[in-house]
Amino acid sequence: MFAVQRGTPMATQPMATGRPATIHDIAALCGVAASTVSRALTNPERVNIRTRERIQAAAVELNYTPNSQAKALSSGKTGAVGVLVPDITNPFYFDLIRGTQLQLKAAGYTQLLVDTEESDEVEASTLEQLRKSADGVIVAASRLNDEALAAAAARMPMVTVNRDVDGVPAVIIDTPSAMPQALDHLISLGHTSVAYVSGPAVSQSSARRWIALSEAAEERGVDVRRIGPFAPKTQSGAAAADAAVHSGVTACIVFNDLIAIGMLQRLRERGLRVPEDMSIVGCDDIFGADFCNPPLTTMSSPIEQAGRVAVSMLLAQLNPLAGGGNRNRSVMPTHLTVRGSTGPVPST
Amino acid sequence: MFAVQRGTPMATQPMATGRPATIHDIAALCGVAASTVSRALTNPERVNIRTRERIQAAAVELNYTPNSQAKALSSGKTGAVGVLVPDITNPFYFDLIRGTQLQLKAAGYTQLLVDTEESDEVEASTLEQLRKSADGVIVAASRLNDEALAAAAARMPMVTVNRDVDGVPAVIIDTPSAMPQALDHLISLGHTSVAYVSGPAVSQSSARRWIALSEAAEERGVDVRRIGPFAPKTQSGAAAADAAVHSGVTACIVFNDLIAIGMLQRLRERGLRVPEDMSIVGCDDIFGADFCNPPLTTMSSPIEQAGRVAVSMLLAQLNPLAGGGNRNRSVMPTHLTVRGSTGPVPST
DNA sequence: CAGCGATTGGCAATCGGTTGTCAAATGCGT
DNA sequence: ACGCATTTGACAACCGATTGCCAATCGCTG
Repeated sequence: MFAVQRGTPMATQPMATGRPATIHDIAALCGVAASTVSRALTNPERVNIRTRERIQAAAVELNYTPNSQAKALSSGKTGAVGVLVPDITNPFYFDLIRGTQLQLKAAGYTQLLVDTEESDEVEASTLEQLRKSADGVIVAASRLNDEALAAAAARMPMVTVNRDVDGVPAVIIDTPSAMPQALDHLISLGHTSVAYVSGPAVSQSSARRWIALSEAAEERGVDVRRIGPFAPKTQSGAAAADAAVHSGVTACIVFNDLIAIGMLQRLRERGLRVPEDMSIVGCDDIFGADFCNPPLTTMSSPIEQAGRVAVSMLLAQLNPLAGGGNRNRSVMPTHLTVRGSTGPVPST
Repeated sequence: MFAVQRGTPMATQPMATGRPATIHDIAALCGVAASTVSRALTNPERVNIRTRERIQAAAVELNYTPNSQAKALSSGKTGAVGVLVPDITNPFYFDLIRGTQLQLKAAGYTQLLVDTEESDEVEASTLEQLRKSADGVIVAASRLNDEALAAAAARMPMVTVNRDVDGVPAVIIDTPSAMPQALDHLISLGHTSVAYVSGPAVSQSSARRWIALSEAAEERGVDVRRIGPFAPKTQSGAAAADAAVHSGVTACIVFNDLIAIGMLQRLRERGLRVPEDMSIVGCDDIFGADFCNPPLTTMSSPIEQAGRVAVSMLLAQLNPLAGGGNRNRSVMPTHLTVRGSTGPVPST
């Protein structure tokens, strides 16, 4: 009598069966119960090694992949992590997304990417929805107020990026600490009248940058005024540039590179030269900052790394077993990268 | 005796209960069976209007959201769509991703974004995994061969972007058709010796662009040679620029803007002026093409729109009910955008 | 008022796993 | 060789929703 042949050409090249294999198929093939199959695959040491190996071989043979939905239902773990960004077209988040994507995939998680469209309502409802369909979330530049964010974090594992709220683990890209550096750079070029071009009013990042800058300015006795707010888009750069010119400053430190690049374009349109007539310092060092015209002096941030760290911190929350210090706050260093958009103060 | 009070302050501001509400909670609150609740919410006309309204009110009150995992398990539909891109850091895909994200969200679907790292193996295994966890996939610039792609498409609803395989619905960004335009533009500037800087060898887009260009060149009696292949990254631009200079051409049509921008940088480093010494035409019109130095002449593509169309085509597959023509091929028009990187041929 | 049909509610099976519980089988020591 | 302890397989409940099927109810008509 012929036993079921294993390792035949057909078996080594399992054709696309109509329906993906389940543990029941494996169980039938091995003559054991489905639960045994489940155990053998998830808790191998609790099953006889010979049975286990038979089951594992059968799983390979049938090209078995666990159904993540079913797994999620019974185990309560979805194997997915939500990543919320305010604006998916902002290049800043590209790098962040890549960082999270890489690290999540390495850990066997799926990334659920959501663009919250700069809206706190979309953000809140997404968070609520994700509560069931994801094991945790990474929230970049949240537009939620502190209470709402803390409340959401209490309901599901969360790591924020660039948002500091008590009790919520966070990755902070420490651009503020580079502000004095940027200011000193401008001072060393002779500038004494500087503007801070601020970002969205609800952006905590923008607020923190302004505070750091104005403190540094006070210490050094330099005049720094604040203009804005401006939306973090290149299109906003036109208005920002006009406002900066009108304010009479000789240099600007800009909330982010997107606005800064927009300013560069506008200043050029208006026949003003950068840096001869106006120096510009951006923030973030996004894609494009190195090849715009002129190349942008900016605060370089390890954005992709920040994404990776955020994932690590989230995974540490999800699997507390991995011994040791669950940091709940991680500060990423930044530094000034001087390129062509800053120069000596106009001699006029 | 007091009935359960509805509409009390507590009810209008449902506090975060430990566990999200299920249909059973609603059923208990309304004194009906869980299945009735299910029907009332998914198939309202099959339930008494009074009961239905009670149930709907209770659902609102309990802040009920259906558990997507459970829904997926029993209905077989996950409400998720996978989006596969070869390289998430390529700005080209940003726009595509934004397009898919917007359209998917509008249709109530969740986007599963995966970076396949330019690897056919990662792509294949992701596709297999997605078979169970997504209702369909959108595959951009697939690295799979035609058979593998067709086989995968046979197993689950799929739409490709920039990849034409028999039987697989596709959105094609018709950059090739703009190639003659680009060439005529260069010819009108006096160029007679042009190079095509090609992309990855496995890229069908690059191959199609080259074919269109060489045909147009032949018709016009212009010399067009091909150099490359180069990886679609700005870093590759240096080698591409050197190769172009060495080949002695006066103008380049480049596989994509990323490489083109890298070439711009390299040429500048080498002291060559664009467009005075060399004209450059890119493809795609990605973020950055308008503000690099000089601004890049390029073939503008409706990338975000392509993403939206891809989603529409996929949804049409998923819900065939919506009457009418299921196009299985959609061609997006492109056009030449002339900026500063092209100019008259050197007078030498 | 009875009988009929149409409507509506509820039970239970099902999706594909996980996991607690129990019984069977094995191994060990004495 | 016996008894106890331990290992290991099988059964069944459960996660949260969907859905086929049957029963109960309703309203209408004759």
